[in-house]
Amino acid sequence: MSNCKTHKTCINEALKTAEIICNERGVKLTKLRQTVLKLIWKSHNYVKAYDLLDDLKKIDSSAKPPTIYRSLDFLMENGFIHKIRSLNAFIGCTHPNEHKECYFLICDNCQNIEECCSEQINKVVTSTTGKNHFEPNQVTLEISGICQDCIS
Amino acid sequence: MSNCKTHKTCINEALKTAEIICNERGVKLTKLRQTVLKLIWKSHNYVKAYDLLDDLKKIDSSAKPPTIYRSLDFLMENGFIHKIRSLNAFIGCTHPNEHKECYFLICDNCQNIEECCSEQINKVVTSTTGKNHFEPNQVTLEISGICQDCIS
DNA sequence: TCAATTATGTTATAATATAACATCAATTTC
DNA sequence: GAAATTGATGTTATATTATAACATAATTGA
Ligand SMILES: [Zn+2]
Ligand SMILES: [Zn+2]
Ligand SMILES: [Zn+2]
Ligand SMILES: [Zn+2]
Repeated sequence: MSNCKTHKTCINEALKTAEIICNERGVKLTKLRQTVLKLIWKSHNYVKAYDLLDDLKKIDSSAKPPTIYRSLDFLMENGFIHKIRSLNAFIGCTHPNEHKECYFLICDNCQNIEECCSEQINKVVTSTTGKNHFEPNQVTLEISGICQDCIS
Repeated sequence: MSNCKTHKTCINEALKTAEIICNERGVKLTKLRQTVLKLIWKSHNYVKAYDLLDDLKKIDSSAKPPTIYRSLDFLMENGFIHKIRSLNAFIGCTHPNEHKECYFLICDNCQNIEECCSEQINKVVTSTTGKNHFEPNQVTLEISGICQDCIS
């Protein structure tokens, strides 16, 4: 669970970081993409594409599914957000700069998602895929269960 | 990649195992569920729900989406098949009796999926979730990349 | 036997995602 | 700076994946 005091800071950080990374990479964080990223970061929770679309429509009533999916694709490609496959949902990346193989702890009770990194998990994945002579590209690790706050 | 000689044996094994487990648990592997499991096992590859539905329609033309999804739900609940979340697809479990937290190696090139188990991965997942005071329930670990046969 | 439970049938629709083509804007090339 | 190229967005339509809701049938079990 996130205990941010002024969540506006989280949003601004996310946008600023994305801006910097985009500049480095020579890709464009257009107005639309900024808006979508901002909407995703409206909370620390995951969001569903069509809820996002509804939000976007409040700003630009002409928005349509491709509008949102294209922005989501861009933001994913650049590591600013992640897709949670077990929920068909999207969430802002908490550390786009140093993100490697991360995993997600998804609470079945409060729906909170924690993005974690573990050098250990990285190593084990690498070593076990190595044993299988498999060259990993993308690792999806999602663990659902009950989070700290919901265990009582 | 699977190198079965007589794939009919794989299918029969899967059905027999499911039968035994169902008897143990007092749940019913009905004719329909058997048929769906058989269709899933028509190959060692993953199958998409609607492709499965098309196959089923050849046998029972009145089959509809709920027909297939209910059977899929049953087969998943009982661990006879797995859902591959990154592909929205389904695949037969190669070891429903001893299946624990397994992971899937998905080849981006030949589409083959290998179901693997690793005591090591289990341990790491347990230990890292433990550090987060998170009680895991379901672990989804899917690794896409290039398999042994496709690395050249 | 009849009530409860479980499985299947059936219709409709919800939810998620992409294809295809048009237009517009920014960048590069000449 | 006009023309060409590329990248982004607009727009329409449709594909794909999945479930809700209610009806009927089959099974169980008291
Ligand atoms: Zn915050
Ligand atoms: Zn991340
Ligand atoms: Zn086989
Ligand atoms: Zn399995």
